[in-house]
Amino acid sequence: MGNAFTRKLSRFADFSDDEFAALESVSANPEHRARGGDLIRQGERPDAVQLLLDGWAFRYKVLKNGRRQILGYLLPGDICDVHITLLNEMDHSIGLLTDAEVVTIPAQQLQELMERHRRIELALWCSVLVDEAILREWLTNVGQRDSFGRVGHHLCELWHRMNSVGLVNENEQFDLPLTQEELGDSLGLTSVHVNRTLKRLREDGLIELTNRRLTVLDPMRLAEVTGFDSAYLHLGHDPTAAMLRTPGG
Amino acid sequence: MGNAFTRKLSRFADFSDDEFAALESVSANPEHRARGGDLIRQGERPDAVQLLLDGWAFRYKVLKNGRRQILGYLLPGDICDVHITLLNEMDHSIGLLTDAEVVTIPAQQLQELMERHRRIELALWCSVLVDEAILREWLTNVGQRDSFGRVGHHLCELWHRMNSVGLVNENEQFDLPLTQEELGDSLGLTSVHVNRTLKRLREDGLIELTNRRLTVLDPMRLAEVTGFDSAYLHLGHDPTAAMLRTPGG
DNA sequence: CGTGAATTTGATTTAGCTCAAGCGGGGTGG
DNA sequence: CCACCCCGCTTGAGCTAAATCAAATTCACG
Repeated sequence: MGNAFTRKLSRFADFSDDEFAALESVSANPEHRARGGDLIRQGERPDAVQLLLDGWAFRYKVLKNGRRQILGYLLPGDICDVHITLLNEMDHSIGLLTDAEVVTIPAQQLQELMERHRRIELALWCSVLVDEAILREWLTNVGQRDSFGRVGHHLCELWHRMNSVGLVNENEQFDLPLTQEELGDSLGLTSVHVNRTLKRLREDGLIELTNRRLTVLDPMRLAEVTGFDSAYLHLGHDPTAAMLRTPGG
Repeated sequence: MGNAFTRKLSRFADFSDDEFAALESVSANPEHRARGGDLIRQGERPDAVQLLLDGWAFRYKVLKNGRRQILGYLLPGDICDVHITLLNEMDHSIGLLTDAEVVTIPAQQLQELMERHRRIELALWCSVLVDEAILREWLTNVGQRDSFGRVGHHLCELWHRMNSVGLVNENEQFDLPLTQEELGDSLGLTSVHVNRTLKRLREDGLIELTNRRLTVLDPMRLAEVTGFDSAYLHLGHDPTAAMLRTPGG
């Protein structure tokens, strides 16, 4: 039932049938986009929002010296910058890591959706707050952990995020469409050092990683050894309920 | 006219007299708080929000290994986590860098304020989005710049933020109540290395820093040499206007 | 003045970077 | 169908920016 978008937002709110229908209708008819392209670029001021129904995307900045920092991943169901109209322009770009299914929603239409359904608006804001929490953890990761903890913690986060949307199988495996170069640009490490660090994680029996497929052999131990605590992902509760006086549908 | 809070929010919206009055009334009667204390701690779920009218505060996380990452600064007029009720609990703490004047606003009251005045709600959301943009830049800074660019960029950001609230004087000076230890914890560097890097910045004639007072001798050149571009601070425009159909007051 | 915290400087170590070369596998074109 | 080629992965050798450890100096404050 539903698509990745409605599933993702359902984490934050208990929607009525009416609201579900509205969400479904706004996310119908995705278009196919090829990997490598950008959904939006730094400096642009778009009048539409992009919704990722399938595939992976990533936020990034490129510095004058050519270096690139990856700022976060968008997984299926994620929406990019609902609130772009509140700021003057994009301060980063969003690129596609894989082929993807994308819906383009005019800002106006999204605006109306949020005005009509406050619960949807709050759920969208929740996802912004969670993104920000993840960003804080990334900063902590890059600022304070050595390469071993940093890579391990990162994989742990991805395992949890993928797990929360049902994309981890019973063998703790999931598709990880990231090159070691991209992992490095997410973590402030070179691809060479990411490679050596992954080797250590493999040798320690914590992960397997071949062919863009990751197995977290022992999620508990990996979390333990990297100091991972999933609290910051704010999974699993319905926060909008308390903020709405109207009895929910 | 107004306090630091109304001035800060005015950056994001052109408020009516009515809205101004509401903002003033909610931010009356600050309490004095001593430096070193926490406004809120990781794991807590408060039912009130803290508004900083004077002084500096900082968001931070402490890891199991004892290391600390500073995640951002709150300057006068900043509010901490208006939307804490949307998530289940604080994933970080907020401490005071200086003695401060703080107003405690019950979540309920803030909730009503936002429901009554959509323009205020949008302005508060704007400040969340700007915080997130700053966080992205911090991650980029820590992930991709060497210590010289990192410290310089950081000081450049602070100069701009302080300047935007009128706290930089005609000699490009402002109070910077951060120890080198705290700068280090913001930047993922040790205090020793921050010290050596500040020395280089001084020798290059870019800054003076004594007694917690910073002079940016040549803001343009400092920005040039550190690759600083203030776009991400999203200063100086009125984004809420376009989103409100109702003719503003 | 005296005391503790913050800054400064020096000596040494090291984690991660750079440069460079080899390898593997999957897709393409002859 | 096979050869080739490109891209990503892997490994090695050496280098360097920043960390660590330690001591001296300055500063703020009582």
